[in-house]
Amino acid sequence: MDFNRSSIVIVDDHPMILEGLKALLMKQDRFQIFSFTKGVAALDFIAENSVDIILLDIVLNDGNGLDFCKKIKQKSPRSIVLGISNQAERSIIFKFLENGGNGYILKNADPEEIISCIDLAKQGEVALSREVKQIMLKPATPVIELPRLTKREHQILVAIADGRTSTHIAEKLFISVMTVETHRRNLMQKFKAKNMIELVKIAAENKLI
Amino acid sequence: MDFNRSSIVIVDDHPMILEGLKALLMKQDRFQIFSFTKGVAALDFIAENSVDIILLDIVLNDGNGLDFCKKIKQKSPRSIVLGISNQAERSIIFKFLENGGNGYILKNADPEEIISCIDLAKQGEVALSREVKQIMLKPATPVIELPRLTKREHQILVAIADGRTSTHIAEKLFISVMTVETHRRNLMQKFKAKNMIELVKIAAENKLI
DNA sequence: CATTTTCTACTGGTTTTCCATGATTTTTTG
DNA sequence: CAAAAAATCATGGAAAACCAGTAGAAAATG
Repeated sequence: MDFNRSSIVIVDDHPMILEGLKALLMKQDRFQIFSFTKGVAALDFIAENSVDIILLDIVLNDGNGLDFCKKIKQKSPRSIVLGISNQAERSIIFKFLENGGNGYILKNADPEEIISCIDLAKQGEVALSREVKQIMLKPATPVIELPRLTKREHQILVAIADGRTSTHIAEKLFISVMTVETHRRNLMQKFKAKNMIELVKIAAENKLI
Repeated sequence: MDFNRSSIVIVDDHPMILEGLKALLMKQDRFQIFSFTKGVAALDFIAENSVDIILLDIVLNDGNGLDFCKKIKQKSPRSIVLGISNQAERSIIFKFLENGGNGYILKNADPEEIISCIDLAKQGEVALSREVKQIMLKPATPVIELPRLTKREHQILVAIADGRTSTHIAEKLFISVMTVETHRRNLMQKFKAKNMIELVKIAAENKLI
């Protein structure tokens, strides 16, 4: 292993991106690069050969980067792990850092950004690409805590979302219309929705139905 | 322009992928490559310099590849346009081909696949990467033809989905309640929905709101 | 500028949802 | 088995949605 240059492991199952990253970093001539398309293969390599930096794709077909990051950090806590992904989701970024990631870069980042992130990380800082920073700062996540639905509630919600009326649902389920309406109201309260329409929108967006 | 080698234009706003593609194709030593991160810049270039093949990213920040493809084909119908994207959505693939695209490649394709697609396309065939073919064959997608909404209809639909009543919407938009209700009815007819709840579900699932 | 599309508005109904609150029975679970 | 959670039913009234058909004004488009 070359001690003048930083050793970098790239893990990405998109050959195109792998090539791109390699090409970008090669230009610098200060990195020694090892690339992998499989997470497990990279993990094995890292276990045997200590490397300085690991660029880890979040979406891998043999597992996900979040878990890999955790495993890498368990085996060699000193190595620096940077997440690389198209995934611009806040929650994923945080989860990655929570799992010990030293930084996160979006795939649309500029070459300079990527290099500077690597350098930052090497200096022991948290390295985030510009857009990632933006995402992290964004409107204090208006995450609506999704309420838990009971079986019956879910069943009724699905029927309502299919356009059925309370009367119809009551008949189908052999219960009183009143009961269905009670469920409706409970659902609305749980979701803090103004009416069933808004509720169904939220539910649909969150794939609850 | 070099006549021994095929000229290729790559349009992609991800520098990493641009580099990757370039690196991959360079290896072949039979392509002359021009790359762009902006769709319009590429369009200008193509208008002035006829090229053999255009590799076009579908998601671009200054427009979308679908439209660019159509424009390119209008200006120079003989040039070969291949879509390149992460987007694995059936509908988008078809729309791209409908717009004159000569092929479609997913970004996770292997280098050989990419090269062979380019060669195929040059021979006048429709070039699809393995995974794209799979997607196209897939379970005759139970696609519900989504109706086109007018601006006003969309605006009102969004408001309704947010739980607003017709009265409220009418006030906000300075129109009569009757008008809002007419839009409601038109919307329901267009979607063939039993009521607004069902409609909002469909709209939400299809990211129309 | 003529045609098509969209936006607007109306009448007069019927049906359905939504509200506030309370209460009993059934099921789940520690 | 006891406590908690879920499912059931009820009253009665106000608000909103839905139905069907018509039609003029405004805007977009070829």
